[in-house]
Amino acid sequence: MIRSEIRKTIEAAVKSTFGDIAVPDFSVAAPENSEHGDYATNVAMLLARVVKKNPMEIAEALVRQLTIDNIQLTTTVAVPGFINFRLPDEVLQKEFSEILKRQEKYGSGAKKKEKINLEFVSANPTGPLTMANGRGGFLGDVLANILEKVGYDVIREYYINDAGFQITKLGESIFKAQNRFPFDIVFEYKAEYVKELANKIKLNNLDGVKLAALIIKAKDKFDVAKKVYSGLDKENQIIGMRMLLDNPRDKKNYDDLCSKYGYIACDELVSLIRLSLKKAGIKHDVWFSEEQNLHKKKELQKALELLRKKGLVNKKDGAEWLDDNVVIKSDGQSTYFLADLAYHYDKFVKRKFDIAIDVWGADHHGYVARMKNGMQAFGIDSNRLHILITQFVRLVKDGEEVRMSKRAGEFITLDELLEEVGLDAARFFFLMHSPDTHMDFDLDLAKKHSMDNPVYYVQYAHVRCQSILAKSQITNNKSQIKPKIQILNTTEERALIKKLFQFPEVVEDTARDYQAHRLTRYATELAGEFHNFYEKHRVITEDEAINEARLALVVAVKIVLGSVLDLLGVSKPERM
RNA sequence: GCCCUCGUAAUUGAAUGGAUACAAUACUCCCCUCCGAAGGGAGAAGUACAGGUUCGAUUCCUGUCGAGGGCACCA
Repeated sequence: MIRSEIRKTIEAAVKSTFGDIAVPDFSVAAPENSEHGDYATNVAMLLARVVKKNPMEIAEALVRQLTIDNIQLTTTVAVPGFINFRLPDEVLQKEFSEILKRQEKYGSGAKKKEKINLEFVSANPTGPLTMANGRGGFLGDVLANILEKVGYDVIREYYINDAGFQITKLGESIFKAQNRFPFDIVFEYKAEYVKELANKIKLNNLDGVKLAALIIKAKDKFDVAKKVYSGLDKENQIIGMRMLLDNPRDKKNYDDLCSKYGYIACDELVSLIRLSLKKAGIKHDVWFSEEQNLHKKKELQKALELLRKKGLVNKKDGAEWLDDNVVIKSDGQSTYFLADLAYHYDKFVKRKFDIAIDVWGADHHGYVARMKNGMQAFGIDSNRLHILITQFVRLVKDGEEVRMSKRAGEFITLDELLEEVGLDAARFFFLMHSPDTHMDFDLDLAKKHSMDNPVYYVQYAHVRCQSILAKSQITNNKSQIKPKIQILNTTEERALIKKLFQFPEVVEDTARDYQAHRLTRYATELAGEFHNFYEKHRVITEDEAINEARLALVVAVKIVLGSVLDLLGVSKPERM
C-alpha cells in the first residue's frame, strides 16, 4: 500500500533529522485539490510544536530524504508547512501490477491473530424484523466482511433474548389471539403475525384445561380490577391476568403456561427472522440463545458469584447492586443486565475473543457505560468491547412520522422493504448513511428514489467494464494484460488509477473506525472516475499499445469495483 | 431533573484538527454515425447561534436554541 510506504519514509526522515523523538500522529492523505499532489502530510506543522522550529524549515529539511524503493519522491512544500508528494511512475506501475496480480485479494491483509466476535441485529424474538433492524443488520454484515478482508477471524453472532418477561407476554398474547380470555389483557402483542401464530400453535388438551381453570378463577375480579387499573399509568398496568390470581401457585402455573407457549412462538419467530436475514443477504455464524446458553447452564449465577467474591456486589433495599445497577431484584429474580454481563463474560473469557463488537440500536445507548464498567468489574479491559450505536430510522408517511412499535403492530418489516425497493438498493441506501444520523425513511419516496439510487450508478460502471472486456478479445488471456503506466498519462486515467490505489486505504481505515459508509462513498467516487474516463477515451482503438494499456486499466477497475460490491453485499451485474 | 446522539446547499447525505467544505437528487442548458445515455459536461446554492483553544475549527471545549433517544430494581 502506497500510503503506508509514504508513512514509513516520513518516520525514517523525522528520526534521522531530529533524533529519537516521539513522532506526532500525523496524517498522510490525498489532498482534495489534486493540483497539490498525489498525497500530502501535515507532519511538519505538528512537529513545529515539538521541536520548536518553523514548520516550513522542518518541511524543507525532511523532503530530501523521502523515498520509496530508493526512488526520490517529487515533493513540494506549501504554506503553512504541508509537504506534497508526486508519485513517480515506477511506484504507480508497481501498485498497478499488484491489483492485476492479486485480483480480488487486492486490499486484503495478512492473517491476524485476533479473534473478533461481532454481534448484530439481535432483535427480540417477539416479532418479525423491521426495516430499522436492517440498518444494524447491513452495518454488521459489511463490517464483518471488512474485518475478514483485513485478516481478522470474525464470528458473526445473533443474541436471542429468549428469556424472561417478554416471552411470557408473547405466550399470553397468543392465548388472547386465540380468544381464550373473556376480557382484555394489558401489554399485549397485537399484530397480524400474532394472529398467524395463534392459528398455527395448538394447545394440548391438558394445557387447555389448566388455562381455562385459571381464567375462571380470574374472571370474577376482572371488572373490579379494570376500574382500579384504568386510572394507572402504563407502567403500572403491566399487571394483567396474573395479578387477578390470588394463589401464588396459580400465578406460577399461569406464568409457566404462558412461557411454554411463548417459547414455541419464539422458535417460530426465530425461524422467520432467519429467513428474513437470509433474504437480506445477512449471515450469522452463531445463534446464541440466552435461555439455552446462559440460564440453563447457570451462567448468570456463576457470573454473579464471581462479582460477589470480588466484593463488588452490594445489597440495598433488598436487591443486589453492581454500582448503581441492579443485578438481582428484591424478588430474587435476575435482571437483563446480569444476563448481559454473563453473556459478555462468556464472549471474552470462555470463548476467548480478543475483541467484541456489539451493534445496538439507539434505544440502548444509555447502556454502553454500564456494560463497559461491567467488563472492568470482571477484570476485562473495557477497550476490548466496542459498542456501535445506530440511530433510529424514522418512518415518515405523508410528511408525518409514524411511530414504529412491534407491540402495536405499527411497522414496516424488513421483508416488505426488500420487496418494495430491492435488495441492492436497500443495502446501499442504508450503508450510505453514517450510523450516527437520524434517518427519515419515506417508503414511497424510497421506491421513487430507488431508480435514482447511486447503487445503479456504481453497478453500471461494473457493467461497462464487463461490456468492454466482452468486446475485446484479450480477456481470455489475462497474462497478456500488462499495466503500461507511461501510456496511461491523461488526466482522467491518472485520476482513475489513483482512485484505485485508495481501495486498500479505505478498507484499512474502515476496519479501524467501523465507519462503513466510507465504502459506499468510495464506490460512488470510483464509479464516477471510471464513467468520466469512459466518456473521454475509447478503450478499443486501432492503436495496439493503447488498447493493451487501457484494457489493463479496465480489468483493474472491474477487480476493485467488484471487491467493493462484494464487501457491501451488493450484486455485480454483467448487464443491466 | 440527569445523561447520550444529531443540527452542513431547496432536499438527502460526506468531510482521522488541514489548503478553495465534497457529492447525489431536484432545477436550467448542452452532448450518443454508441466499448448500451441507468452516462458525460456547464450553472446556481451551505457549516443553527454566541464565545474559547489552535498556525489552522464542520470537527475539540463552554453556553444558548432546535430535533431524536435513554434513565427511577423493563427487556
